[in-house]
This record gives sequence, structure tokens and C-alpha cells, in this order.
Amino acid sequence: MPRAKEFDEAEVLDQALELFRARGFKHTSFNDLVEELGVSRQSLYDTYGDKQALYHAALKRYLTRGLDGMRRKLEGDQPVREGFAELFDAMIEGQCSNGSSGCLMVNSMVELSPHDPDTRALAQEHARTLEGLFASRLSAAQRRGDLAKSKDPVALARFLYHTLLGLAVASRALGDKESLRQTVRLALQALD
Amino acid sequence: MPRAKEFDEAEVLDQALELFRARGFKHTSFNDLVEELGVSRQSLYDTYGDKQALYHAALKRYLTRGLDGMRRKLEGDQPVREGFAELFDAMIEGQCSNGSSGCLMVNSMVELSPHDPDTRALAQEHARTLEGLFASRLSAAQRRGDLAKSKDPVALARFLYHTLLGLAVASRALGDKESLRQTVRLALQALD
DNA sequence: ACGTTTCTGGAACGCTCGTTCTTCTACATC
DNA sequence: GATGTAGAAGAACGAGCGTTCCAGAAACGT
Repeated sequence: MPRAKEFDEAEVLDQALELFRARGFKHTSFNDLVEELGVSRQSLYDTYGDKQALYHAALKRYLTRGLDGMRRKLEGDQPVREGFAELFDAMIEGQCSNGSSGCLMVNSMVELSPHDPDTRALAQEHARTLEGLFASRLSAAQRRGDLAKSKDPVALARFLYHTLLGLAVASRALGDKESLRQTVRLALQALD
Repeated sequence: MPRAKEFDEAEVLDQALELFRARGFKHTSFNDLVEELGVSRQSLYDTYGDKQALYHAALKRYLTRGLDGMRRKLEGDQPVREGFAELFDAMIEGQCSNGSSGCLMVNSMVELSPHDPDTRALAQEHARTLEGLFASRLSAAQRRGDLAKSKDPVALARFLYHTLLGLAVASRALGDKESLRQTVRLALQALD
């Protein structure tokens, strides 16, 4: 039987994720990964495949974790407005605090989407999923009288999703939390 | 006296700009530039300096040109809402049509801002300038009764700027013009 | 026509990249 | 304890990077 791994596969993946998130794909060399993860080159290749596979594994992990978090914020029977407020706040907190790394999906959309079909497909699927999630919660709110019937849930969902993208960029490059919170407040007025 | 340049300095800069915009800084090699601009390596170095200097020159050119365009859209005495609608429409058109390259400033914010102080400074200055421009037009609109006095022009300006960032990302990675236009419509309701 | 200057094309440099190979060590099972 | 698997450390590889150097051609002012 094989010798046991001396590192936690998921934990190291998370560390790689943070590196990629902070520096991007191209700006993170394999040497960086080896040095900062404390795992040997060979082990990284054996465990995750090449650099691109490692990146995509990290991205997928990031997406499912983020999606779970968002679902949780929206699932209670609180007013939709509060749910989205919490969601946006958590997102601002998570993206500004970590050394202003922004959102790995948004970073990937900008850096890789145009010339990496896999990333592009992942981005489009994620967009659809997120817009779908938002729209379904908005529709539910409409049914229970928490949102005016005159609103278009799909359009609103898209709008909120696009706002999310903008905040991710601003948090990475400008990093002024207070401005972002102000924008969230204004964006959520679209629900009133 | 020296031999005259055989290429138009500004025109080649524009071509470089488009390459950088489509592929990003790291993903555009100097060989790419030499081959696709049709200018010899040496001439590029002599004229613009190294790769980074060329990138920054292109970015600055892009920024001033974009800023001029925006000022023009907002300067008439039409209702602010229409001014911003035109501005956003032009932006969607310009960023989706060009092979979905997005906005060079936004791309730079994501790819370079975190580890290039010059780009970061440029991004922050650009954000301030744009927010300032938006806010001043909104204030003017308030004075002539075109915008409710209850609105906060600065907060609104930030909101619109953040929306712009989001649209740039979406146009680069998703590229569905109709969704973007829908979002613009919703965002502009913040002025009502 | 000359000489100077810049152009062009391509070879060359040193470096870093992602990836593979090699050698050796550590452990769990038989 | 022998065996087999997978671990770690690092040398090695070819390719590509940004950049510089060089030789020859081309255009201008004198």
C-alpha cells in the first residue's frame, strides 16, 4: 500500500486558490506554487495534474463554495431586500479583506475567458446559475407580496448580477469598502 | 537629418492597444506585437520603450479618448437620463463589437492593479475623474430641476461608475448585448 | 554624391516558464 | 523484513519570454 499523503489535498487546493485569486493565472508561476504551498513539484503534478488543471480545480471549488454561501443568504423567509443586502455585504467583506484579491470568477472572466473556452463556458454557466437563483428568489418574493408584481424578476436578477461583477472589480482595484456599500444601497433600491 | 518613420506612431499605438485589450498584458508577447503591428522590434523599442511602457502609453491614450467621448455624451443640455443612456449604449457597442475585448482600463484593473502601483494609481485617478464628471453633471441636472433634490449626486455617480465596471466584465466574458441594455435600463431608474 | 541617421530583419542573450526525469526516503501491507 | 507505492528534493529540458546587438538598406540635409 502507498505511503499516505503528507498534506491535506483540499487545504492545499485552497491555498493555491488564494494565490491564483491574488495574482491571476499567468502571473502565478509553478515555482510560486511549489514554494508557497510547501508541497513538492512532483506531488502537485501527481495530485492535481498540470497548472491549468490545478487552476480549474481551484476555480470550481471556489464557485461551488460561493454558490452555497449565496443560497444560504437567500433561503430564509426574511424580506428579499435583506437577503440580498446580506449577500452583498458578505461579498464585499470577503473580497476587500483578503488583500483586495477580488473574485476568482471575475478575475478569470477578464483574464482567461476570451481565449480559454473552458473558462468561458464555466463563466457563462455560472452567470446563468446565479441569475437563475436570483430570479427564483425574486419570483418567490413576488408571490408572497414582498416584491411589486410590476417588476421583472429576470431583468432584476441580471441587474443584480451585473452589479456584483462591478463590485468585484472595484474591490480588487480600488478597495474602498464604503463606496461599495453605498452602491449596494442604491442598487437594492431597484427592488423598492 | 534622420530618415522619416515609415509608420504612423499613433496608428500603431492604437493597434497595440487593441491587441492588449483583447489578450491582456501577459498574454500578449512582444513577438505578437512585432508580427501583428508590422513594425520591427527595434523600431518599437526605439519609439515606445519597453513592453510595459508601450502598454502604459496605450492605456493612457485609451483613457483620454474614452473620457473625451463620455464628456461629449454628457455635455448637451438634454436630460441627464438621456445623456447617460447614450453613454452606456456607446460603451456597450464599443466593448461588445470589438470581438468582446471589454474595456482596457477594467482589464488592467483586474490583471495588473494588485501588483503594479502605476496601474493602480492610474485606475484610482480614473475612477475619481469619472465619478467627478458624473457627479458634476448630476448636480447640474439637480440645479435645473432635471433630477430630484433628494438624490445624492456623489453616491449616484459612484453607483453608475460601478455599473460601468460590471458591464465591462459582462461584455468581455458573456457578450450578450441585450442583457446589458436591460441592466442599463434598470440602473438608470436610479435617477427617477 | 556624400555622410549621417534611422530604418529593417534576424541572430543572439540570459532568464523564466511549465513540465519531466532521476534519485532517494518513508511508510503500510504481506 | 522484504516489497511496493508514493512521498520529497532538485537537476534537467525545451520552449518561450523580453531585450539587446548587429549588418545592411533606405532616406534625408548638406
